[in-house]
Amino acid sequence: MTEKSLTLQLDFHSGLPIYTQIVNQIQSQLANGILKPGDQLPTVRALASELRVNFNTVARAYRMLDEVRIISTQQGRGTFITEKPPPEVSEKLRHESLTALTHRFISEAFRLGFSEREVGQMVRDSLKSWKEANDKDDEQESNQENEK
Amino acid sequence: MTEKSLTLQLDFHSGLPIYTQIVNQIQSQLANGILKPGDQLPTVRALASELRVNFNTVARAYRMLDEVRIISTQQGRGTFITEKPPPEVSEKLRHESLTALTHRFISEAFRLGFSEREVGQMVRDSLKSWKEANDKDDEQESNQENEK
DNA sequence: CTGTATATTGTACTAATTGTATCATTGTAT
DNA sequence: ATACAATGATACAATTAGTACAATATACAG
Repeated sequence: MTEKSLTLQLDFHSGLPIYTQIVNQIQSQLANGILKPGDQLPTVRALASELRVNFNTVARAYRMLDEVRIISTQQGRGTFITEKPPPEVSEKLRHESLTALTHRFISEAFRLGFSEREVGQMVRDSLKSWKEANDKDDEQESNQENEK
Repeated sequence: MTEKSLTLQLDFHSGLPIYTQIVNQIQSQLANGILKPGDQLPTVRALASELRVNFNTVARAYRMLDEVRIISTQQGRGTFITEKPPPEVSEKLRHESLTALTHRFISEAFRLGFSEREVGQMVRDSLKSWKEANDKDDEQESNQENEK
């Protein structure tokens, strides 16, 4: 079984509960096609082991996603992305996932004591250099960053 | 976990409140590099037990430090030193930490398939709404803009 | 093919750890 | 004596972990 490794990056100091981070990131990955309808997610225990958290924390995240019909959890079988995410929800989800990601980023930056101006400037600069790098070599494909 | 033992010397006769002494000494240790950003502090109960004081006294000290964003307390999780660099730390370090943070954010956003334009727009919007929220009513009320 | 044992998977309930809120007690200055 | 600040006691809330269980799939004996 090709279980999605589901590369999630948790920040244990961010102040956001682990389960919220898991929910957000799975939503993001679905909204952007990294996860697709029908995909099987890792089992609660497998993902928990990978993330070094208790499997009930993952189960809680899965349950939240299940409640909004984004995934379908089936006892004894596994957890799957729902087949038909309502199309109008899809774009909304995508937008929300970027909102959540950005929110996390800005919140963290402010927590670190940076000003609005500094953050805005840094984002502009970074986006610009990123774009330049991508112009020469447009390969979104191999953008799977590896972690240990 | 490597909980900092956080050797604090309390003077019960000094006339300074315990919580003030705790606040001062944690600030000192942070300024001297004994405590570093990201470090987890002892729990209110653990430190209280070690210092032989009530845990609410420690909680009070932690709350004061939290209000000035020196530490970040999270119910159910613990207490951590913020990444906020002390004023005497070089501007270079400060810049580097924002660069790294932004880099991670943008990298993640692109990995999720968002475009440069989407990311830029979302950051602008978020910064704007954040500013507005802070302008009209900072519910923290304790907006210490006075640096010490 | 069928029935049963076993493993795998999610669920439910509970416990433990952490910080928060509120009020009571104590000590001291006026 | 009164007022107020410091500290302590108690109850609560949020997060995560532990344990037992139910549903399903799989392997295998017959």
